[in-house]
Amino acid sequence: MKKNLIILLGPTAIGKTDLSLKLAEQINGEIVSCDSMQIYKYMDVGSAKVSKMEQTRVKHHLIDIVYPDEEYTVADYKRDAENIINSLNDLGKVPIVTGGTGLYINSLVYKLNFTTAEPDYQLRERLEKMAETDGVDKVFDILKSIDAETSEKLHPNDIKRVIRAIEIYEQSGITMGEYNKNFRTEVEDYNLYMIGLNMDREKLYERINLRVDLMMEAGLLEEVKSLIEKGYTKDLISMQGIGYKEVMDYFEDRMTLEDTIDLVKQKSRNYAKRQLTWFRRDDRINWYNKDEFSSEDELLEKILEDIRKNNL
RNA sequence: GCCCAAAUAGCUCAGUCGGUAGAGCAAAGGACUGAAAAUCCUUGUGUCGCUGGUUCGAUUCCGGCUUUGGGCA
Repeated sequence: MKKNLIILLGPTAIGKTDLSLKLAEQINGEIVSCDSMQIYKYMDVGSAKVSKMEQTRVKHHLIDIVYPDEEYTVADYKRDAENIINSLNDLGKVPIVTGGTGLYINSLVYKLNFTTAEPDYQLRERLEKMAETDGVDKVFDILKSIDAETSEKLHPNDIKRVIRAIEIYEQSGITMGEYNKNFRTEVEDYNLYMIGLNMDREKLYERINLRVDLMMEAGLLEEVKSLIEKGYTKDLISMQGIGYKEVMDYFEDRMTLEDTIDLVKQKSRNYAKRQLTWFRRDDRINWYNKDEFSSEDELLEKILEDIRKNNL
């Protein structure tokens, strides 16, 4: 028998958290977070993490699982999330994967293979240095010589992917094309229902701007300050999160507070747009436009009805 | 009230020795397999303030008006 899996996705600030709590309470579910920033401890305000209070209403997974200086990759996420999805099904609970990190979602709903080519940070550093001193074309030429097919799909400036393609070949002896041959093969293990939330772009942007203001009130500056005091530095992956790197620049006197806030808003809007571009590709997603519902409860009712139709 | 300067894309500005215009940023669209809130690609956006004049032709030259900024009173 197939396992049940609900995925609730959408751009940042659309209201996934609120809906996920109500949905979980209605269908005996637990929430599996799908967010590359909420995995970090101490990063609560800037990542818009569910509060401790909300977590007592519904059990949450994959939140606060690593320290900000620890490595955590998609491969880790796939492994951890699948374990949780399986055990929830065994307990008769419905896993509700909730979040906006597209790559993490894809790791669950497409047959992605993360078994053979581990990251090689020394290689990455060496190639990054080469790109800096000799130019990106130099690195791109290496890729061309070992994997011409992949090089045609990548732009020389997309240095992270160019380096990763070289890394895959160095680690596994196979090319990225071969490695990714199941790129868009859909998984069949689940009785799957994908919920996508959307709304008028202008309104979404207003919500994003408002949320950034609320984050400031909730103490984003203090949160970043305490991260700095704990010794976490700007070069960490966790500190590349929107809101964190900008506030760190502010503390280094590179920007006024007003400009910092505006920039955080803008980066968040840009992010929301990228998320929508990503999600548009998956035609399994059932889209719900929040503008078409007069209340959150009406939206919830409709979703519950659709879920029942799909035998979940 | 007088004198000077400015007015061009959503914003900041460049430019046309007279042939209806372009940069950066913003925005929109796209890509995405072990950093993904990361990284990268593509593309426009115009009554050139309004109004007369000169001219084959004015956003460009001349006059008037309006608004904004600065100076003098």
